[in-house]
Amino acid sequence: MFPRAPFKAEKAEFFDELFRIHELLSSEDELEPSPPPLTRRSSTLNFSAPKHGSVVAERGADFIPNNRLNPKRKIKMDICGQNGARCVNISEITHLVVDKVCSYEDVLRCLKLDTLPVGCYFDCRLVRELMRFQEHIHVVKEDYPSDCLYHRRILDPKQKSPAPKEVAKSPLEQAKPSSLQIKPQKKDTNATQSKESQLTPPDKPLYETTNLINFPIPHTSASPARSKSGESTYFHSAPDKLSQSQSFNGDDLEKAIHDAKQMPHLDAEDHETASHTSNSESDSDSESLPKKQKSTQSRRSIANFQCLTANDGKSHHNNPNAKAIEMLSQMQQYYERTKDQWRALSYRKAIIALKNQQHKMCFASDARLIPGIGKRIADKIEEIVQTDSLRRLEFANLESRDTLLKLFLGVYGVGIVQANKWIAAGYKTLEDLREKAQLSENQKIGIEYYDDFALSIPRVEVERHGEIVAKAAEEIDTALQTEVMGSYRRGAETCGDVSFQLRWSRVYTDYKLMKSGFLKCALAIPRAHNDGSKWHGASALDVSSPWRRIDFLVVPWAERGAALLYFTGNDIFNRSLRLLASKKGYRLNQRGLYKDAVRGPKRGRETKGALVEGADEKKIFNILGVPYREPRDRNC
DNA sequence: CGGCAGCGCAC
DNA sequence: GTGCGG
DNA sequence: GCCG
Repeated sequence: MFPRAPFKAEKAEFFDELFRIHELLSSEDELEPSPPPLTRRSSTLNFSAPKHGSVVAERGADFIPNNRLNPKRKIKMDICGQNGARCVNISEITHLVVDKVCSYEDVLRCLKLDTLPVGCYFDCRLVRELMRFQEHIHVVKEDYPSDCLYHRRILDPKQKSPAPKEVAKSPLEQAKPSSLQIKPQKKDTNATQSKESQLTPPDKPLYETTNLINFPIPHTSASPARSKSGESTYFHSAPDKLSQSQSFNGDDLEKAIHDAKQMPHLDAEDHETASHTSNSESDSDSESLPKKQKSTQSRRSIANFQCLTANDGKSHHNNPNAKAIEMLSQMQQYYERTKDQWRALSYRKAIIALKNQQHKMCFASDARLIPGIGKRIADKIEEIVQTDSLRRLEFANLESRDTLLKLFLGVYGVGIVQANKWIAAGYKTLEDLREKAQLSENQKIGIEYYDDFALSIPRVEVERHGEIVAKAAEEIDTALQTEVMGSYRRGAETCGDVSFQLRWSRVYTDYKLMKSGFLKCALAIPRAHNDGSKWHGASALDVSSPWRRIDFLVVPWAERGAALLYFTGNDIFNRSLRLLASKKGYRLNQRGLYKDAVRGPKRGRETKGALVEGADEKKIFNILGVPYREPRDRNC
């Protein structure tokens, strides 16, 4: 990456260029420098072969992490570059620049070493090579280069300074002290001063908080280190143990086993190799479900179904991986609106898996053990933890095209295809669309009430909508039942829309509601009566209230259970359940659970199969061998 | 490498 | 049939 | 994106 994108260009250009490269290569590997692949990288940013008068002259350095994902680090690296740093051979390194947030253990883990930290992200061969020079290498904190610039001299890296974490005797202290010589003259102010000032406030006392990194000596193998956010960071000495305690939680296993028992014909690989461990799982949520013991099964074939794992969707607030979850979530949303849905699906699954972890994931090797997290996402998790940012996300955020997509996709009735067409046509704003684009009636409404529909709906207002609908339904037919579905039924405090199930309904029943003024418009109305149909539209409590998206789902009485299941969602939960059903020889849709659905050798099913259950939500769970889940635990 | 759920309505 | 939505 |  350095050779490709040398120190130049301001940030936006920098990322734009990289993004273009990305598009050309269509392979992110080429420009996902973070974390730098363990295998390649024979050279690294180094302060050597100085430009004339460079402050950091004649010194090699390496950053840990060695990338520019963190904007601050990028600036620092740029400054180093402007002051004479260049890519050199690994053996020429003389300084290691380490982020403050990196603990001693971090560095060791990066190095896969148990002794002196001398570098980061090198493969073993390179580390060994580097080790031969270790006595010549100084490990300094990230501020060191800028401090050197600030004082216009090479500071003594051994000068005392507070450790980034706990203060302890650094093994480096015994390293050779070679006090660095000073080259006072250079004044490369033009490019550095402004940036430098934000790195090292001029009024800061000389060098108190900088230079020599002071790592605590690792005592036990699993000594917790504190991250900058104050969360505890656990380092596990035994990855195998990690895989057992973290990649499975009790819920998963019990359900998988339960599942397997009820599903003998699924496959015969539920041989019991159950080893018991004590589960220290702590439900972050108060309203926890009964906890269970867990047993570990050597092999799982169905443990990946997310419908098997309770998730109330609230636990991420104090989740140790909150940062990673948040950023991966943005990646997911990015892919949802741009690239392909499957990539987004993978992110979603990975996020769910991450939410179920009780420990902070610090390294890709840890995260990789979690089912649903593969190499790519594991690397991104490490990148997030190490750099507090995700480079790929910065590409996305800087992409104006993505901004437009976000805008256009917010219009009801507009999807990726239409949005891309409009972008290709050069439309930039909703005004452009209104004036120039050919819009369907629904899209016109979507634009007109763009802001309204973008608002989330407080739960209390959803309740009020529910009361109005229930009252109207009662007036139509006392046997007509209504129930609020969607995220409301899952217990959400705010909802994106209001959706109802109207059961035992004949045709659609909005007459009264429409006449009352409660319903404002129709966006999609049933074409075929008498069977499951949907009514999409908008409603508002009164003239001053925002319009809300409202859906009615008209379901025959006999299908109410399957419909309840389906329209309660969420969609991930549904897809998981449907996938599970199909693996077991069933077919599940909003009308019911069917058995003996013959699926063609290729794709489609060839027979519908016989209806097994449609009226009772819980029975569908039972038949599928899935423990019932309260709606609020279906937030996948 | 292919699969990743399935369906109703608008156009 | 494709696009879109939930 | 991940998984088999």
